Amino acid sequence: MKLSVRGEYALRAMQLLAERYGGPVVSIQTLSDEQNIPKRFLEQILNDLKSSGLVESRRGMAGGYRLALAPAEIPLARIIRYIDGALSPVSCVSERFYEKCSCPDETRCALRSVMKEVRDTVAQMMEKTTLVDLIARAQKLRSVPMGPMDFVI
Amino acid sequence: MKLSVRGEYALRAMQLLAERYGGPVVSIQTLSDEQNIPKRFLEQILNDLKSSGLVESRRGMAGGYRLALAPAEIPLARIIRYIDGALSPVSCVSERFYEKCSCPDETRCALRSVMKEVRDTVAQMMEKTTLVDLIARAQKLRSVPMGPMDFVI
DNA sequence: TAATAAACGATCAAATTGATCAAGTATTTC
DNA sequence: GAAATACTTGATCAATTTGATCGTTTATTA
Repeated sequence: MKLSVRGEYALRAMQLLAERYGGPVVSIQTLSDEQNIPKRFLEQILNDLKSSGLVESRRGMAGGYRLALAPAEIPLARIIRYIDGALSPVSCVSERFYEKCSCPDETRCALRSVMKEVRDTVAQMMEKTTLVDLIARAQKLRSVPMGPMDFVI
Repeated sequence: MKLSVRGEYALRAMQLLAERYGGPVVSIQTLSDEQNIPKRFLEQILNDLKSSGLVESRRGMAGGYRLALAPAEIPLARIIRYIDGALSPVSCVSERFYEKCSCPDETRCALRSVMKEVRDTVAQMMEKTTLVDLIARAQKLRSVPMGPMDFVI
């Protein structure tokens, strides 16, 4: 039921790019440093994200990456689907990555019907959460943890 | 976000064992045939399930496996957790399989907070669905597809 | 009692995928 | 043209999935 490490890194990189949206491009080095992601691996992932049209890059000195779309237009589902594939726990309930299951009768598989509900729920959550929502959450998290005690000492 | 093949097979085998609950033990051969699961692989999986206390076995001729607990007492979550591990999309939000994430500040990670909600939702669904529910669903699925036309020639 | 069907246990192997590293090439800015 | 950076390709290492072999143990049945 887990995201691949690749997918997790992609989400974290995109989250950072979303925070810097509007500013200058962010280098792999910076992304790698700030998010603790192995640089070489991140390189590949960003390349994939570029092919998907979610980010664009600039070469040479002061080069780097930035979002190709506004954060509000990028739901988490889109990133995950591109990097990791299906959101479904089993591929026989996937809408976009459907594969026939080896079970005897898919149409009457009880397990399948449960998994379909899980898929739909997860897909809906990932679809409605965009990078903008992440930014908003991050802001809240920055203020809340210490609470009103922020100003003590 | 997918279950491993191992986990999927485990669920399907358990589903069949639940349907036969109360009857005689079911052999690996039967399970393998009826559910289209590679026999050798299934052998390993059933072994794991046995160590977990979810199934028990009987040796010798007419030997096989059966549930060690009533179907109502076995939620899908328990099977998945034992075979596949965490239900969470990322391990830094897992309750039972927690692992520290490589991100700079877990407590203020927006992605984490989203993933936590996904985890909680999925966990709740898998926790409340037991093998009895699968049986009930299977019954519905057996009757519904054809509908009231069942008796037409 | 002997034959048989099954679980159990231990490996090995091959194919695939996932995660990572290494090294060189191309492009832009200074 | 030097330096910093993205880009490309290929190598490596580990885990997963599946298949194969071989033997041991247990219980039924003829």
